[in-house]
Amino acid sequence: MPELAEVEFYRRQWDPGLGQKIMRVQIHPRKRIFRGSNPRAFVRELTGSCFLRSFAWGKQMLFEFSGGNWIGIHLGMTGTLRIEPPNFRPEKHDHLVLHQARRSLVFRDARLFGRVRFHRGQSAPPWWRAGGPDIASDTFDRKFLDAFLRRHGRAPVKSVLLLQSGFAGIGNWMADEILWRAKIPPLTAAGALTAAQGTRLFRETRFVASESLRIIGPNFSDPPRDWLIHQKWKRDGVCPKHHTPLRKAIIGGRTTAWCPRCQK
DNA sequence: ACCCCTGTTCGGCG
DNA sequence: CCGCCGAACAGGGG
Repeated sequence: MPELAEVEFYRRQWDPGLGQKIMRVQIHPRKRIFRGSNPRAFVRELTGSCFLRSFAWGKQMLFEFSGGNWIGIHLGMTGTLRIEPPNFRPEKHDHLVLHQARRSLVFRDARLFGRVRFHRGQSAPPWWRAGGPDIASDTFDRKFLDAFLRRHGRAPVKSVLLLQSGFAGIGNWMADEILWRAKIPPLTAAGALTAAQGTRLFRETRFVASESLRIIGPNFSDPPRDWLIHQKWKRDGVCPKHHTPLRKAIIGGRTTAWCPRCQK
């Protein structure tokens, strides 16, 4: 489910708990969601600490607590964050619950493709910001984009849009939205894009990232009706521009929809 | 019952 | 060694 904008939305869900103490922590410690961490030891440290700040970066989130305690969360395909009452009892897929005096902060993930990582230290963990540059930042510029496309020049551009080392936070629906707006066929080799296509890819990547953050981030509002996302999952989806039937194929292992008239 | 899935990682292969 | 691709992970929904 979650890409850049949805991740930002879920990060904000825990905001009501900022500045408040963690009274009790409940986990399902054996779940693979905690792979690579020692959750039981961390729970001892976290209990009694204060929830200080949170950050989002691509599809990654980082939550900072007093005493040098940090939690990194990746939502995978089906992860969500939400608030529940203080005495909330976790259900089957609620793998991490931070109880505060007035509410509980809950992480749920049915499919367990997500990941929760713990870190102790004075600064953010080394794995934080290990991915590509923030698309909104100056580091994500034409030079970076062109070099990245060249480096993965033989792969279909659709597959390259899904690489988090270059397009942090872009997932399947945003990738198709970007390529549709940039008028680029998804099977085009990344190294074979024309200069004009490169220019449009850069512009529309920035546009889709910033617009979806603005629309979805605060309250999960729907993107405008003329965005491709509303058509791409339909069996008989059509191009929002002129109602040409969309084409579908598996590219880079993922369902891809595009308009054969706009994107050629 | 069967097929689908907004993600990442790993092993095989060229 | 690099990079590409398919499979695997696991469960719910159509």
